[in-house]
Amino acid sequence: MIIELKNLEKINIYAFQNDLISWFKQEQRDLPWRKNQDPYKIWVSEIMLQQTRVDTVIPYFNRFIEWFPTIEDLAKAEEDKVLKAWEGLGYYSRVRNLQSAVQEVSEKYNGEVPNTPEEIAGLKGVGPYTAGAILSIAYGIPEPAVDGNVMRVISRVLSIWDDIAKSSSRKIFEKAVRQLISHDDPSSFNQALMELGALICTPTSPACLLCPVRDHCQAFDEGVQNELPIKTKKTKTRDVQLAAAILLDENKKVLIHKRPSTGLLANLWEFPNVEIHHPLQEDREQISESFQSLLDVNIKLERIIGQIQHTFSHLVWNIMVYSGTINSSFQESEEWKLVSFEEMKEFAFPVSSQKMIKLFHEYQME
DNA sequence: AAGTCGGGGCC
DNA sequence: GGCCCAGACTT
Repeated sequence: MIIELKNLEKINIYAFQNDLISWFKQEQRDLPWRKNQDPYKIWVSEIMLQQTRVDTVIPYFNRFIEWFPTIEDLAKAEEDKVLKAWEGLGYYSRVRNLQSAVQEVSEKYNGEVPNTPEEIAGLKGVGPYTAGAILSIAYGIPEPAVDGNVMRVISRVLSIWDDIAKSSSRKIFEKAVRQLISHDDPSSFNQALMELGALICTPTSPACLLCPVRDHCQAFDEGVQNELPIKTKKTKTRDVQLAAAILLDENKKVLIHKRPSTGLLANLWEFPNVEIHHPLQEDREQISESFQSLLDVNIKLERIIGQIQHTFSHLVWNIMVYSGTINSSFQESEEWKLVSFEEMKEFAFPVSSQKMIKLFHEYQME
């Protein structure tokens, strides 16, 4: 906490703000959430952008706003449709929290996104970054919005050597931004820091020769811009073996299952699957029995149609994919349904399931 | 403080 | 293959 305060004194704050904001106004990308300052749209964009690249978000954002143009539209929507709008984007709890928070805004705040740090940070899924982003961008309130870009940029500008992977580090950067932020235009200031991080002050090989704040940058001055930020690597993934089955009844309907409301891929749909704890010891007979214990009608595994590997942040699924049949006397429920391939398009599936659908269609071509 | 939670793009 | 990305939440 001492070092960066000392380095802050080396900065001409007004010149820094001016150089940064002027550059931003010239060079900023034309993004769909920058067309106005609707707090709801800013909010949606910030949730989507968490751990997700701008280019990935753009089409999702446009469709989401088409489907749910206002807070009230999202508040009253079916959760299945909300998840469908998020299908393929990942971190699905983001959108379930968003809908929950939007419902709270509808009921508790008369449909108006609150504009105080305490109220907005109390909303589900709105952490320190998102709170600051909405307050500054939608309401022009000078609050820091410290994301990965901002930590990288500020660590270089102020030559801060704390490990940005540690959760305690964020406070250091928030404190620095509070000193640096423009009170005339907090929105442009915060967005400019992030835009600079995305376009110029990139993780590897930053484009310092094009940087509008190079003259203020202590890392550049010291020649250590490629050493910063300090970020320790995270733990590696673990492997999980699964067997999954695409089971068709006599009417060519497929059995699908809704995942539990908590944990990985919560409330998304999937094909029935079981974990294989001892891959070398379990034969097809045992796997078949494992499937059978999920259901109370006879199923039959016909053959293996392929194998899929799917990587998450913290684990890897290795899935042996079977095709098979199920008796159509099967009793459907809230979490087990028989659907046609056409009807299946209305349900939200994780990408791993979409890979299996593709596999199945390829197998049918043969 | 460390784990959980997705998926894709880039090197 | 590993790293990163406009992070938040749980334990």
